[in-house]
Amino acid sequence: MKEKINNLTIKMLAGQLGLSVSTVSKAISDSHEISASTKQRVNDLVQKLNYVPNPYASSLRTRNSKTIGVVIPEVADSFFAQAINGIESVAQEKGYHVLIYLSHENFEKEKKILKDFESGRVDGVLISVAKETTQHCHIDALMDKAVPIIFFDRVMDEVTTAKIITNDCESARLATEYLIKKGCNRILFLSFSHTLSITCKRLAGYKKALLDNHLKYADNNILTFSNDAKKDYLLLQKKLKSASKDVGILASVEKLALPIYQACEDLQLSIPEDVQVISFSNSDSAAFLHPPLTTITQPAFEIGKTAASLLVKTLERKNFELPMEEIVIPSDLIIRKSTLP
Amino acid sequence: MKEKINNLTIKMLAGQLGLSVSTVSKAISDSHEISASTKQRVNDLVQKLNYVPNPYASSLRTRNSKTIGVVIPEVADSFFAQAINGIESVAQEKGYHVLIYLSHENFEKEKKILKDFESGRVDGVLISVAKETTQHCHIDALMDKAVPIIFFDRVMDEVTTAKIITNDCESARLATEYLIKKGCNRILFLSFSHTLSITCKRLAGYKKALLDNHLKYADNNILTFSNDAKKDYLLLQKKLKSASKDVGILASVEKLALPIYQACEDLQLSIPEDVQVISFSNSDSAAFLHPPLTTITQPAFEIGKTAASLLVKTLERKNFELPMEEIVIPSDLIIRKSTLP
DNA sequence: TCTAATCACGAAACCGGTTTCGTAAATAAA
DNA sequence: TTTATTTACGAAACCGGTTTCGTGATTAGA
Repeated sequence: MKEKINNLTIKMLAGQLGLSVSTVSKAISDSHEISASTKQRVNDLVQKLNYVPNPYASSLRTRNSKTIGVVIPEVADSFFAQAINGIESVAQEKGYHVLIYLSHENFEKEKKILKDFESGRVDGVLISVAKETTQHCHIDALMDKAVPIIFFDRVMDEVTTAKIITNDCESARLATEYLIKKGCNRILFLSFSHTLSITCKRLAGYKKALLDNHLKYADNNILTFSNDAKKDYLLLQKKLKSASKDVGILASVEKLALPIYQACEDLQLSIPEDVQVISFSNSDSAAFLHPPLTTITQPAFEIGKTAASLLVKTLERKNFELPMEEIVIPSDLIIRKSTLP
Repeated sequence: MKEKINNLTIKMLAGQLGLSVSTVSKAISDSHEISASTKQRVNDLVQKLNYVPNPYASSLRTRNSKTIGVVIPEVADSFFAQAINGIESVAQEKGYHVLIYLSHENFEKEKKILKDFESGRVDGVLISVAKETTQHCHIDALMDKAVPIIFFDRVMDEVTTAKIITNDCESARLATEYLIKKGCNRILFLSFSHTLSITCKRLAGYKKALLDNHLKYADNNILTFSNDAKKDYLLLQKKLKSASKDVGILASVEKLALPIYQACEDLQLSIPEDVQVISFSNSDSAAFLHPPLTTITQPAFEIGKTAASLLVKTLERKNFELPMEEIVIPSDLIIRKSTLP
């Protein structure tokens, strides 16, 4: 391997220019203390020698890293992929760097990640909490160290900080009502967590729609998926088998949609004649499923972008207080053919 | 906002313990110079006070950051999402941090990103180059600074370094041959770049299959998509309209598949009776499209994992030379119903 | 018993920037 | 003309760890 070359430092620049280190430093950061001509000389040499300052030396002294930490449960989900895109767009524009961490829905991993952030590695944090996360001690600890942390999508109500979310409750209510209007008299709600903010709110919306439309809520219409795909699938199949006609399904997250299609195919149930389906989903391919899937599509890119913008704004302004409330960006119900016309 | 608290430093620990800074530092890093009892005392206090060392101070001195930079064209593609997953799995296990950057297929952005890496921000780089990238000066510059850089998926043949790829040529050949065997006498090849390694190799495989099976290669069977989705779509539609029977399509990347379905729907062409389709794709929903899409599925997670493992190995071992050859992990042809039985 | 290692630790330099503070020269104000 | 500012720059401290080197005390070897 090549030798690690003794890197170009500001000291060497100063030597070549016959200036002091401090002058060069100030010239590079365009300080008003430095004359235009000196700045010119310095920048010419910077260009010529292709000088790139060491960010860690700078971070050490200034106590900020121009880096934001992003913690998400997984990346192979259209929502998070698009959210990252939004985050990155802001970061690139504002000169920030993005450290990404996956919690894999695991609380201990999430804790470990946030613990590391206490080191000052990042200036601020954007997080969508893991499924397993029910406590917030790790988040409090980080906030105690004055690291701004913003929730997006999956929030914790108990923590007082900015939250960028979509209208989970309302859009679930709307979707449920849509199914009811289309003739469903029994609607299954597919969840994968009892505790996650998004699934709770979506469930609340579902319940509200039932109530508004004088339908009875029944616990056995709620299917909570585990991590055991096979077991979950069998449970779903069993429910569908036993269901009478006019069944509707509302899937509260993207990954629960495909098993429904699978089960209907295996049971020779037709969508939407036998079973009508709506799913929360940001996948492009929803429109090309068989039949095209009616979805509640979240503004994932916008959510990521808004969260990142707010964080950067907080970091840039000296006395900018994080607004401690929720920003709600609404989702769209996109009607396709998995529901009746 | 909360005051930035004067963080706990190694100096304060030393003060409380009546030890020197160097002793504490060595104790924490489990140096053999320090007695077991002292180590115990130090670590007890570290636990008690919840001390987290400043990574930037450490990086500055040791000249490594335990951070790897990942540069990809986009994230909203199943392949890259899965690859990130693979990369992250290694990083988490080995205690590395992952900085992520999107080139958005743009050469200038990619250059800027790599330029920043010359600062020592990352210990090594994993990159899948942008569509626009045809030169490699930016990569050479980085390698000159002794920053190990590994290509994955989209490589540059002209650069001598490790490359983790799949068998693009062979799997395209296989897919094309499959279409021929199923009766296609005209096969469209959908590309989106003339220069990208993957599209070139896939095109080569396509050509080879034609040759092997005594079919003529024709330039007008190659559709190269631009970024103008509308224009591309019209072009595709036009080709499909003018095509005779027994047409096959090989889409060289995931995102080209859905427009095919759209076009066939709009033209009332039936898949696979009128048009048979195979696409390179890692999307889970391929199996649920209408009809289910026959795909060439790449080992995306494995590619990411392998690339990251190799990089970490290079970084950990003192004199580990990056093996300068290609590691090929084969793709799978998954037969579904967009091709005839 | 005397010398040679070994052990356990501390002082201080160091990594490469940033920032504070001091100062000589130039300019403005009185 | 004298004093007060402003300008343009440099010396040195500083950020918080790591590493080198030196040293007294203890142990091993002869």
